[in-house]
Amino acid sequence: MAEKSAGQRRRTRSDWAAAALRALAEGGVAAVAVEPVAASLGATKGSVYWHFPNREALLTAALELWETEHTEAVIELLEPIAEPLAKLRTLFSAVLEDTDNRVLLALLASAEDPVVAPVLGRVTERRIGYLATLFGELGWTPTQSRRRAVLAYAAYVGQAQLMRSSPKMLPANKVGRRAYLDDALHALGVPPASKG
Amino acid sequence: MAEKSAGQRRRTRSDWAAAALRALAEGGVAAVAVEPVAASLGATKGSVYWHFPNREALLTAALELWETEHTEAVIELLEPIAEPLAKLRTLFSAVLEDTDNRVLLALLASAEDPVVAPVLGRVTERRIGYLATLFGELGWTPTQSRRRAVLAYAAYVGQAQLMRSSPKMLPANKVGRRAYLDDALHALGVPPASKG
DNA sequence: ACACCTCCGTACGGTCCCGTATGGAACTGA
DNA sequence: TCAGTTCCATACGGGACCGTACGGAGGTGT
Repeated sequence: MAEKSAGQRRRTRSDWAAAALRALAEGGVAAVAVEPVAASLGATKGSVYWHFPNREALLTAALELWETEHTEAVIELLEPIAEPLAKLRTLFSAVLEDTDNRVLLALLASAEDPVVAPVLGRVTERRIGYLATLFGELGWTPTQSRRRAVLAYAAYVGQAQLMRSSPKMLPANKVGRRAYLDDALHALGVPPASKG
Repeated sequence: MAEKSAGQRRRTRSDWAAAALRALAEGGVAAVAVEPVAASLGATKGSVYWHFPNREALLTAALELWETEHTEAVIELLEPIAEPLAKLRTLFSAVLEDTDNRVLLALLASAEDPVVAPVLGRVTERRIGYLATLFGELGWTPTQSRRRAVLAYAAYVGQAQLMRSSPKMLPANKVGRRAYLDDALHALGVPPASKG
């Protein structure tokens, strides 16, 4: 067995960005600290400070990585789906199932951070804009679509928070989640999917 | 002019709890640190450590203060209103106007913190429960009321997040907020208020 | 084999915070 | 007024992290 994370000889900038993103997901922005991240790769600060001028640059690299690979992931997930209605359904069900929100929650927790703020702003804007186009394809006026999109994304974000802080408030089993999802989509003006 | 925050001679435990809560609102859980809070009252650590055994106790005191005075505030705000519909409207409009969410956002940002978690859990549970009763009074079944309450609170929380991270996404003027609020309430199954 | 550049470990000083120890000021009551 | 209690400032040691300095090991080309 070749050594993987430990004992590795040389690391690239991408390795550090990935490690920083991992730390971000697990411990929040504060966990993206030079020494702990270095230790997570079995290295020391000397290595980090060769690839990055300072801690902020390391954090920025992690955020860039997340922003790009995450938008790609969403596109790849929804692109093959034709119906905007099915897209919305898939999108919303992801919140109830997925655990990917870790990074998003970490960023929301540090929304004031000057390094985080612009990234969070761009992602939020992009997502709401995308939701608005979906609602537009469903026949809503631009103004209505916009409002629905903001409301839907607010519910999305709040949902992610509740999953972490008060999971007991949410439906536990699959049937309950399905019913909750149907109800939420219906409330937002999206009729339930025809069974089949 | 009598000295107020500076030059004060003796502080009580309540003074420290209030100062800690202030720090929590302004800088998050991390800002509830012994030395900075002491400095905010023109004192030193020595005083803090006389009233509290450690930092955690100071944070707990701040959270207790918030939990009690905040639930009182909500009760005082909604108690005089008779109609459950008007209560909901008042409740939701508070998010779009108020800036009180600072503490809530700080707590959500540190939801994993073992000191924060139980407080956040209790408050969340209480609020959703209260929302559910309101929806119940509007004629929804218990199951539907529960789902609507969770959805409404998720939207509430997400809304608070958006106000901080992406205020540009939300309606800026009063008219826009009113329209957005109407739309949101309507989506949740609450008909718009009759004008007058 | 040699110099060279890339990458990294170690050591150091600095900041901010926690928590403890201790002496002394400020108030209290008799 | 004076002893006792309450409250607080100062000083100290420890830990986590940042950033810098520097030397040395690892690869690379010739």
